Amino acid sequence: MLYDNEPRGVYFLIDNKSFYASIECTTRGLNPLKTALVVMSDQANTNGGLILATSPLAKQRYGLQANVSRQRDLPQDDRLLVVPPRMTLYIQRNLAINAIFRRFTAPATLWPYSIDESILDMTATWRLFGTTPRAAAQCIQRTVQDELGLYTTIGIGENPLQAKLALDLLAKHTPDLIGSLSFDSIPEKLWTITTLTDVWSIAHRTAKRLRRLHITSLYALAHTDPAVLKVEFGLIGTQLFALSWGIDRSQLAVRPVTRAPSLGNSQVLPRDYAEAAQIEVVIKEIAEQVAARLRHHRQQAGTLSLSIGFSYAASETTGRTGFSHAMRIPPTDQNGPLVAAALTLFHTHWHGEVIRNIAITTSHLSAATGEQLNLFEPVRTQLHRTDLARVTDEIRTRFGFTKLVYAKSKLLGGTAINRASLVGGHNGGNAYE
DNA sequence: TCTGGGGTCCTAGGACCC
DNA sequence: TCTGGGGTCCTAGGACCC
Repeated sequence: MLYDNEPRGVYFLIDNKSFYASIECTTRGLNPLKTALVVMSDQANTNGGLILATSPLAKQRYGLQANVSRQRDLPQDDRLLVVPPRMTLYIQRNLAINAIFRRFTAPATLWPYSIDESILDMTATWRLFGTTPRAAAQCIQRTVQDELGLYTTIGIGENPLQAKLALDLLAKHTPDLIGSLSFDSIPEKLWTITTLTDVWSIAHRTAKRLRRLHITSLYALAHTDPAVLKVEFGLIGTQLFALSWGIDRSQLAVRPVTRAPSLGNSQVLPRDYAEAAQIEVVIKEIAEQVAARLRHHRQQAGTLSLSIGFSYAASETTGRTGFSHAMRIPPTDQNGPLVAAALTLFHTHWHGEVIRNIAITTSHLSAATGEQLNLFEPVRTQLHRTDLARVTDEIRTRFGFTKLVYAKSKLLGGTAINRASLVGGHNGGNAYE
């Protein structure tokens, strides 16, 4: 029949409910489900606070939805705990959770997907932990809760895509925080979805283009001629069609190769910048930060890209939101050439616009050769902690090196010091701060 | 949504090569 | 040199994810 040739297995997509907020609760001896708490990043350029996470009770009691992201939207209430982020702690907890997951499936079939999500291929092992996949999922939930005090949400599917859709669309609305999707239940559970942007891989722009084709539900998507989708969306159209039928042929043990790895840093400036000299200072700082991270990872960059975002006013005046240009450079991890390349691009393409955003990204990365070895980096330590390193590498591969990097201490000068301890743009919660 | 930050992937069009 | 064809590589821009 229709799905006869599709691979079928038992996959879990596990995410941590209100991850950052829950960790902040547990470290305070509070129950994550019974505490109203938000994690708020308050750096100089967040204009008075960016909400990173909200506990379930805080959402419920104060009507805070996912789109509440600013401090100014928060109610003034002493019962609402507002705490700064500790990114380093969250990364440690992520590693601990994945260590638990490895008791339930083999390392090769565990794929850390983000700071708070992992995919497990449970096909070969679920029977060891319950009479049904759902019972096995509950076993994992209990283990994580007993050992770390955290609540997990689990999507179950016959392939990774179904597990992800089950998590996002179903699990979060069930009492036991488990949702499942199978080929059989696609019509009932998936095709009835009409809020397209709820679906993984469909955001505002894609939903709008689908609407133009009069596609306003997953049912309609599944019953559109794939050739039409192909013409409209290219490869993405084919993927959308497969998604609507719950089809995903990927295998966790066959890791996708990252085609073009990149490493970079960006920042929204705390205010508009109009003067070349001031902009140059920040460009230099960011380029040096990127260089430091390249060295930390023993990588050299063969391309440097500079992106400049204009202020809103300048965007309106010029009709452009900014620009982005790249140049090839001899592979390097040194401050000097990277700063020089960034400044060259800036002077070539900047014509006096007032700006608000700067990004420097390096690509065409290659392994730095032997003489670049940093004496202060314990290479052997990583080799010996293979299990930990494995997960670490996976997260880096998937999300970028930065998720597990603390770019502290070595950076020079000015405002860079303020940002040096940030992890993923937010407070790392490390001792030096 | 008047600006968080770090990533990956896709595509059209141009440069260049044989 | 008034217009070959096929291929690769690169870039800028767009879109999405967490």
